[in-house]
Amino acid sequence: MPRKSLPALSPAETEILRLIWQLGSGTVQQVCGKLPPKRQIAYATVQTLLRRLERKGYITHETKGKAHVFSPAAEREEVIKRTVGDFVDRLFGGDPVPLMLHLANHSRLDAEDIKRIRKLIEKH
Amino acid sequence: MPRKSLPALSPAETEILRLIWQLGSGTVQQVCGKLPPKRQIAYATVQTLLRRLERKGYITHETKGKAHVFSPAAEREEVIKRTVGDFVDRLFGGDPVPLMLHLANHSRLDAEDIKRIRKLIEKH
DNA sequence: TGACAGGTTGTACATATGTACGATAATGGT
DNA sequence: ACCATTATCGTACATATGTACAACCTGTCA
Repeated sequence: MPRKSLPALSPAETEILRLIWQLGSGTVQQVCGKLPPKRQIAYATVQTLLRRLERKGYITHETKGKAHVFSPAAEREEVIKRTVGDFVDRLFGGDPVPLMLHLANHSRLDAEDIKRIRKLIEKH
Repeated sequence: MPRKSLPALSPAETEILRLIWQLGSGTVQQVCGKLPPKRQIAYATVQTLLRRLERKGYITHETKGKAHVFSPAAEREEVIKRTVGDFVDRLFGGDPVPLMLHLANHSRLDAEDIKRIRKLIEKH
């Protein structure tokens, strides 16, 4: 059950949560392994972030051997929605269109991407 | 001249900066007036945020009468690009496509929006 | 020219955030 | 049963952030 509105995510927490989503579930080690090369932070730091994410209710863990295996505890879609919504509010006053335009304008999209986006847009 | 990479924006600062962009330039009063109804914060708080934005180099002020009039001091497009880029990195590992899809999927877009977005997409 | 309305400045302060060390505990191999 | 390996836990700590009060200026109007 995704209880109503979890505490806000900090940027660093957001990144770690993304990695957990990507892994499906994983240990501190594994999360460290997924860190972008540009962003190398200490094992202990990742651990702290995971601890905080758990306290905030975004993930849980079970003990497997001597390590903790963390996994999502909140609906990803919901979290994304809230996070993106918040971002759009702050930077664009709640209007998603400028963001769409910005992305369409600055991103390299391949044919496949364009097809999918167009499909979604057509549905409107 | 947009000097290289200004200090990161906090969420609250981002919002205030957006209002300055929107106003073109304005006093603390005017910024307060533009605050979303949902987000009423004290005059003094807005003032502090403006002060911080100025120290960080995002805005400047000139004195007009007894009040300060703040205006942008950094290229908006640049700031947006960096901010969005950062956000996409954190939440989507740098891939803008999922964000596009999310937006296309969850936003109410009118015919005009769709036309513009499609146009930009076609250019790819 | 003096008081008032409205500004700015200095300062404060609780909490969040980013980052990580050191101590301690559990596992698995020998 | 012991030890090396590898985790976790407790804790720390500088800085950022969100929020705002109180004191002090400054045009302006009577």
